[in-house]
Amino acid sequence: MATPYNHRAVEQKWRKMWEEHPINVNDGKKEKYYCLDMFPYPSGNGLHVGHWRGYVISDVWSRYKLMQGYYLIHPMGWDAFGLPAENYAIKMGTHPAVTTAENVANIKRQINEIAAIYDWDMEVNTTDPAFYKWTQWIFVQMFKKGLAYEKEMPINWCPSCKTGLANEEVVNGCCERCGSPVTKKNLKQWMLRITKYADRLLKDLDQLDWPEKVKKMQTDWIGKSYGAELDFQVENSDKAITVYTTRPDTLYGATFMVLAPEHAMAKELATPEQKEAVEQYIFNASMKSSVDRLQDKEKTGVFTGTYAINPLNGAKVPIWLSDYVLADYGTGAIMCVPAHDDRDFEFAKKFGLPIIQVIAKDGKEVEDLTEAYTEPGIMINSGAFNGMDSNEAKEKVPDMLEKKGLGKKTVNYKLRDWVFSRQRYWGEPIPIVHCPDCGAVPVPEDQLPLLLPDVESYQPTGTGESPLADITEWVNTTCPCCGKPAKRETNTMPQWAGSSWYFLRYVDNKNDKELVSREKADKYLPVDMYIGGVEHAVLHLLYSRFYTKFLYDIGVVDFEEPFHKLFNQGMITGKNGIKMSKSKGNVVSPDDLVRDYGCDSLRMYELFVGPPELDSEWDDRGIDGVYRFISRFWKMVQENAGKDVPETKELVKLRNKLVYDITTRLESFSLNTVISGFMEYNNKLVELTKTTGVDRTTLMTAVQLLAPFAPHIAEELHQVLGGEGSVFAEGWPTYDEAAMKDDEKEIVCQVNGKTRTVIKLPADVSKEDALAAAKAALGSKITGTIIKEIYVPGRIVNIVQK
RNA sequence: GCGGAUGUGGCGGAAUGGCAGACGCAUCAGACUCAAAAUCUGACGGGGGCGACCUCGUGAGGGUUCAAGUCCCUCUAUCCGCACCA
Repeated sequence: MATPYNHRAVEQKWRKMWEEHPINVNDGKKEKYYCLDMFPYPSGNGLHVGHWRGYVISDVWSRYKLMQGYYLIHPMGWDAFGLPAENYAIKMGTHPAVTTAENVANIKRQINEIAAIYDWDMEVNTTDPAFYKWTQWIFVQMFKKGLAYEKEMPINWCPSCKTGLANEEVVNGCCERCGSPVTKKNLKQWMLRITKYADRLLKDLDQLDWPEKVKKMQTDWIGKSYGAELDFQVENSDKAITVYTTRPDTLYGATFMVLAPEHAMAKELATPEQKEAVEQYIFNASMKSSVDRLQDKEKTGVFTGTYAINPLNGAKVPIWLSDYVLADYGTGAIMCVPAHDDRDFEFAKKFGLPIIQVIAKDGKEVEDLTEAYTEPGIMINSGAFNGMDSNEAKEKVPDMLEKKGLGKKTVNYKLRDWVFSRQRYWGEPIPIVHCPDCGAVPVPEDQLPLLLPDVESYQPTGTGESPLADITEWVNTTCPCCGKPAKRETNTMPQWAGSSWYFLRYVDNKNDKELVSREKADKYLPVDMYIGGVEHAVLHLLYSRFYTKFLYDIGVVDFEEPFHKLFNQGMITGKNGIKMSKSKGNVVSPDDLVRDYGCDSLRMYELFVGPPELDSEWDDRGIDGVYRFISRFWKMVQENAGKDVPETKELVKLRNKLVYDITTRLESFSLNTVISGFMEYNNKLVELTKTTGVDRTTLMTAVQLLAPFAPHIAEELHQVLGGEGSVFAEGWPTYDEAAMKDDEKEIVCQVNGKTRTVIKLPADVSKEDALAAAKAALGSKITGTIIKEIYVPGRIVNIVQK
């Protein structure tokens, strides 16, 4: 008599077994497969069922790869520096080092509940000095190559987090972490020259097996555009203003130009009469937050009183200032062609500036344009260019100006250099010493890691200085270059610093000589499959690509892209699609579900809730269905186990179909239908148990297929069936297409596309016989003259009648 | 404004152009039970018919096709991303 399924006993037994006999063993002969999870930051809230899903998906995929015979690399670590950890510590009134350690311990316990086969020998923690030694080392290398540089400029500033932010960390004008509106602050910052890699970051997207959505987001973020820089001489001056435009073909239509209020020449262009208004405008613009600037779509501006000369036709155009022109894109100045640009049109209408059409709309000039015409077309009102296609003029105009030294073709990117300094405590100290004589000098590599000093007060100061600035005994040092007194850099690195390269370190995490040995890097890297949420599409994933390309350039690794394939799992939400959060009170903890239903059931239910790439609403009740399936499968195997049922043709067919269905669904990442597939086949096997029974090979195969999804019960049933060792050593079952073939097929018989009956015919029936059989079966249902007969072998007969 | 995704029973969802609603949840009925739970069996989109059956039905409207949830066009709703980048 079969014992009923007891998840607690089964799961405890196998956890212990796996601890004693690990199932992932590198025999050196196997090909590697690196399956990576986006490592978590150890927040105080612990994991909810949504976090579980990502880890379950990656574990299922990892175990599948393991069974296929790969040597699996499946590590886990902690992204423990940065704002979330520090803000939590401040809230709790405890040192971030303490809370971080506690949170790591708690989340590690929760992750262990998943029974994922992480190799904890590979564990990394970004706050470990042995790890951040190399985070600092990379910075020093970038400094040496001129990729890390200091610059004083107005940067994005979060008044709540009291730190500067990178462009990527500002979402709709608000702080990506806390949601506060971002302001500007003039600060001397360390910057990383990611723009130098813009073209490679763009081009290499082609070779990645990533969701198109993410590639598109990165493409847009890099924002490459082709255009020209043109020089407008300032009237009565020897100075010129360079503008950037993507439409040099419309140059004859330029009736005014606009500079960003922050433009270096903005103040000096003001005539005495306009001086007050100009300075007022510049001041007002400087007070606007990013949110205001985004929301105030109504154009504002001020005339400087000064004119510039159109380099092509010598026309005099007024120079205006307006905050719709961005200071840090292009040259911070534009030529305005109101007839062919929506924004310029709006500005011209508001301030009564002339509008000259230079590209024909519908082949002609339009009286009184009511909106800008932004399409290409035939040039008009453009002197020698009249009649030319505007796309051709796009090339010709800058070429012509280049000969006169007044312009050139150029490309521009939306991507900005990466603001890398944070005025916060909980991060890697930037390993730089400021010497009055030698300038910025990197900390010598043999003195790395530069340890983050312990402090009493780690709260952000809000002054633009890091809390480290108060520790005089740490700040005051000597110059590594000349030995004279010098001061340490007090800013820290952003959270992204560690996460930009952590995946390289896992495979050689104890190496104190190198970031990663070249031998291990060549053997185990890069990542084959990366699984995580889509929220990092332009943050972590762009930064990591940049770091990897840099490390390639300096010979640390031999590949340019870190993540070959990327999978973004959808979010698990609460009722009505509301994001799970503590404040909403809709967080579902996996802990109780594991206790009541077991790890195997929760793992399968996490996949069963819906397609893995889409968001899914969590509903606790559904887990009963998965639990019932597991119990029925358990019972079915137990009932057949001792019977020694002989193998029949039907059983062989069923087994091969099962392997085929599960494998193809798994390969296409349709994990929810893998689970429903198991249920479907189990229903069939339960039926067979009542009659012929199920043979041992089929049972064994089903158990093996189930193993990546429900590893505990699979191990137990594998043992029940007399299997030796671990089920994971059995390999992934294969199927034989020939054995799957049906002798008989169900043929749907339709009249005029409507199903009237279904008949069974031999699989190899001829078209004539099939049609004859169908017509006989349809009989009196065919009432008119037959005008067409369709036969799709093995599927359908359709009789078309008048 | 631009770009992307999604829209199928009471619910989650399934369907290489070929029987729409697999699988599961919930619900209802029955069996077992003193009873309940668990388990098992059956029903379960709408309308019609005593009935084998007929008919409508995949956000809306057109189209292609012998055949459309699926392909094409035009809308619409929801969600996400970007958003004055010249």
